[in-house]
Amino acid sequence: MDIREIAKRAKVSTATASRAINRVPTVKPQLAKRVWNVIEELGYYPNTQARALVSGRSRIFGLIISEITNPFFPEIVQVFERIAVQHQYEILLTSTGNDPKRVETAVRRMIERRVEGVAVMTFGMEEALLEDLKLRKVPLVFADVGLSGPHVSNIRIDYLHGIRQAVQHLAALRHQKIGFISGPLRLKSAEARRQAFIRSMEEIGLPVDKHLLVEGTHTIEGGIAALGQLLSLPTRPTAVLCSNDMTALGVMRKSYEDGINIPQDLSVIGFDDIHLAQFVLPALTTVQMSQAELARLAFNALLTEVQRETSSTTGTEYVLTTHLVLRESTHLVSGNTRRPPGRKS
Amino acid sequence: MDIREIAKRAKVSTATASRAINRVPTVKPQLAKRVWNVIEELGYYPNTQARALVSGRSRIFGLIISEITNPFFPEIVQVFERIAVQHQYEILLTSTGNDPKRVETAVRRMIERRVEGVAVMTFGMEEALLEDLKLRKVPLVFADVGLSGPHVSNIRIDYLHGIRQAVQHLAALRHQKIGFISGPLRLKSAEARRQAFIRSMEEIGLPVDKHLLVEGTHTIEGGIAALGQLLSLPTRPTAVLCSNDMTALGVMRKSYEDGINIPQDLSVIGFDDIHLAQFVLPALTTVQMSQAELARLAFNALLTEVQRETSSTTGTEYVLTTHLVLRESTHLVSGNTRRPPGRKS
DNA sequence: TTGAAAGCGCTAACAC
DNA sequence: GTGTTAGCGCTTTCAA
Repeated sequence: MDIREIAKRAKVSTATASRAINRVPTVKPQLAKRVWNVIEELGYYPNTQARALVSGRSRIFGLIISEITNPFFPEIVQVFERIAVQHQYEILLTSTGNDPKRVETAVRRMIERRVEGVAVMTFGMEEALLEDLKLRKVPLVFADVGLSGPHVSNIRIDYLHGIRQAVQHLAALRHQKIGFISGPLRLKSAEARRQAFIRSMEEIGLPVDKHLLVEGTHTIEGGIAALGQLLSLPTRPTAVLCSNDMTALGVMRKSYEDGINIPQDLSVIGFDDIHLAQFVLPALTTVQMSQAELARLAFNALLTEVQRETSSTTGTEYVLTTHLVLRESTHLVSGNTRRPPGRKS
Repeated sequence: MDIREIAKRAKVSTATASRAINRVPTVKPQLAKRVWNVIEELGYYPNTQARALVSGRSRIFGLIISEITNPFFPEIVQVFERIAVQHQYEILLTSTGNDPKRVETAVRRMIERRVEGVAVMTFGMEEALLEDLKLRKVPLVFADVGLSGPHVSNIRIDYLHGIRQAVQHLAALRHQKIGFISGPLRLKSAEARRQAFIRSMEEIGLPVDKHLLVEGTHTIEGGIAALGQLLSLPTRPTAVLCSNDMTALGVMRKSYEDGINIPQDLSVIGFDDIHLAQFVLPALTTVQMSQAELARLAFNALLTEVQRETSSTTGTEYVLTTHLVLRESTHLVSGNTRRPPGRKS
């Protein structure tokens, strides 16, 4: 069953059938009605591949994320997908697991499917692998600054804002020995968060002890290992700031195993504010980076670029800010059992 | 740049170019080589829409899941996607949020894109909405029994096995008043788990108190609310079995808020065994239903159906079993502080 | 073994 | 307003 069949039964030309289907206003309502009736009757659905082929528009956006099993990303996927569907777009999703090989494969798949744009939510990893897309003038949007040039947008993330709040919160609770568990440092975002931490410490005159800066993997397992390192130090930190929430969960787990109470013995702050953060025990104080907002910005960046008439000289820059969300995982520096002020519940 | 361009530059016909690209063995190696050289040189990628149009095969599978923000599903998506890519398939993903409207939309999108098969991982929700796909003879595979008929496979899940183990484990720890927090009962899977619980209790002569059977939502929030109900009862349960791990996390959270210690005051068992389960505090004893295995079975069911020469009379039935994984969230019934036996770690 | 050409289902330019 | 028709990029007969 194809559009010719519809046209024949509605006693119109295929052109008119096509126009009716696409709601071109010049079609006489009466004819359009006839076409739609036949469509209903036969349960006809236009073939998207044929449409894409002739129109040169696939109505597919690529979405590249780091790791779908990290709860940070599903929320992005969900919002992105929802908006996409509203705009009659489909998503070609790839979870790379930070594996360059999978990025390469993804790029090939996306070019083959002729995606109209790609959102790159890998937070500063191997952007060079995407040159092939850029060459083909496929609109691109990066979380946390990737490539630049025409058709390439960037969502700059203001890490400093939230991390500064976190550090100052800990300082207010009299913490001096504050550890930082970064993500894998080859991620630009991980490095940027680390720098924001260092700068925030220096701003308020707190010493930054190199030994308290350890590298994690943005996973629970990495958090466990990293806290292990920190605990083996001659002078343990009294508070730990983590580069993402999964790391913080690892820290909480390791603390539990070692009989360290959070927050009494150790204050912990995460980063991301995944949905789960409010439900762990104790609820995790963390720096929020809105997944929904990020997804929205990314989608709109792509849509804007696709709809742009004049070829853009250079991509747009968007900004997403971060801020501290107080919960239960921080406390006045050890020994004092009073509840700290400013807690939300 | 298209296949004609390639053919021209390689000084062959488009037919030969096409054959070379598709590695048809009858092409003289010399010519094939020439074609591939040109392809390399120009960075040519075949247009999938055109291929799909002419071959009638989209190389897309649909994947319908309940809720991507429930950690159970990302693992399915990950494994499914990985296998799909290995077979040159793409995924058209929909997270329905258990909203029938979104299922309808998804079905339309999938038909329009001419998916070659659909894996339905919504665990017994609104299968009727998929009739349209069945009518079109699109191969279907259901987790936990959906429709039946030609081209329709089902992955039956042996809930009883794991749930019986869970109940017997609790009974061995002297629990008698065991609560059960189900999922939303319009899900067939939720109802099936509930029945498995009831049967397991009856098998060993334990009374099933209707008041201890409460309905949740398969979310943390639902677990919190459900435990709230259970705690308001005149006789509280000493153990709670949950229909999924998210519910169990809610139970743990609510217990924490109310000063109830897990497992000393209350034993908790989950269902699913999401990756996170081993890292919560205490680590969650749960019934495992392998997400990776489920994804594999589903993909293979679809692939088998697509590759089948003879039109199948009726779909295949697969079975996925479940079993208990012991961790830290259960304990001898209250008062006794000895560690229960049989614990792993 | 290779090439010419038809045609997958649709849209859009052009003619009426 | 509506119809005729070319052609999107590819695969696949069929003929050579």
